[in-house]
Amino acid sequence: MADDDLVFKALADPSRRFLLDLLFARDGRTLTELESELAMTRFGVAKHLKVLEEAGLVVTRRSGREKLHFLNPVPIRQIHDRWIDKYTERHVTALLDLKNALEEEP
Amino acid sequence: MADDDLVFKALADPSRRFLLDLLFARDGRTLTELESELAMTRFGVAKHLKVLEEAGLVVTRRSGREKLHFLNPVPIRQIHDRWIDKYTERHVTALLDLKNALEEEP
DNA sequence: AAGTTATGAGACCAATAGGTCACATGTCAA
DNA sequence: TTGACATGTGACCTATTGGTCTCATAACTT
Repeated sequence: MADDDLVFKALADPSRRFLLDLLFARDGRTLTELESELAMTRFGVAKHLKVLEEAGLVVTRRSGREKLHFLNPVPIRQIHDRWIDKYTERHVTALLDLKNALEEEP
Repeated sequence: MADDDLVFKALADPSRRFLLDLLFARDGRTLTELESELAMTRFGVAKHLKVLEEAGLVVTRRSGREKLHFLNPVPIRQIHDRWIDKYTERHVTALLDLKNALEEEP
């Protein structure tokens, strides 16, 4: 399977995106720790983490019998750069900054 | 279906990503024009464009019997901002700029 | 060494998605 | 107004995917 296909397929599932959210909030967690946050069996979570790892969205490091999971932002940035050039980026960020400002302070 | 789910599901298919690539290169094309670039029937392409439009990745404008398609970068930027904070963004862009420079000039 | 803890591999089933086709509507041009 | 052009709808089949379970390996603790 193509490299980018693995990334987009991995992002297509809400449980996997939630796992990325958890790792974005705090890195270096184990499977058991992440499992406790999902309404799913350990096997399901392990399967999702494997998909994320094979896509390069999550990188891991073993520490004894534990496996620590870290978020890798590179593939996300590459998605961005594929369809947003430097010129458009200025407009879009300005637009979204304005939107966020309006939503926070009505 | 949740808003972000529509976006990620839409991006999960390679044909739809190719359609976004085509629109990124040149906006405002019709279904018939896009169809000629894909090895697929018109119905397949129309279905994909509908998915992209419902996700907000493509916006359309009617002109007589034709329907013109445009790329909308906002959802893409929102994916970026979900998992890359301002601090990390500096590191990742620097890294990818370096990578691109090395690949272009060996 | 023995028990407990952390993770891994593969079979299996139900639900979903990609692609094609038959059929249909609306628009332009002569 | 008649024919060609551009797009839309819903049924249908097949392949893929999410989730659970059984079985199994490896590492820490006492």
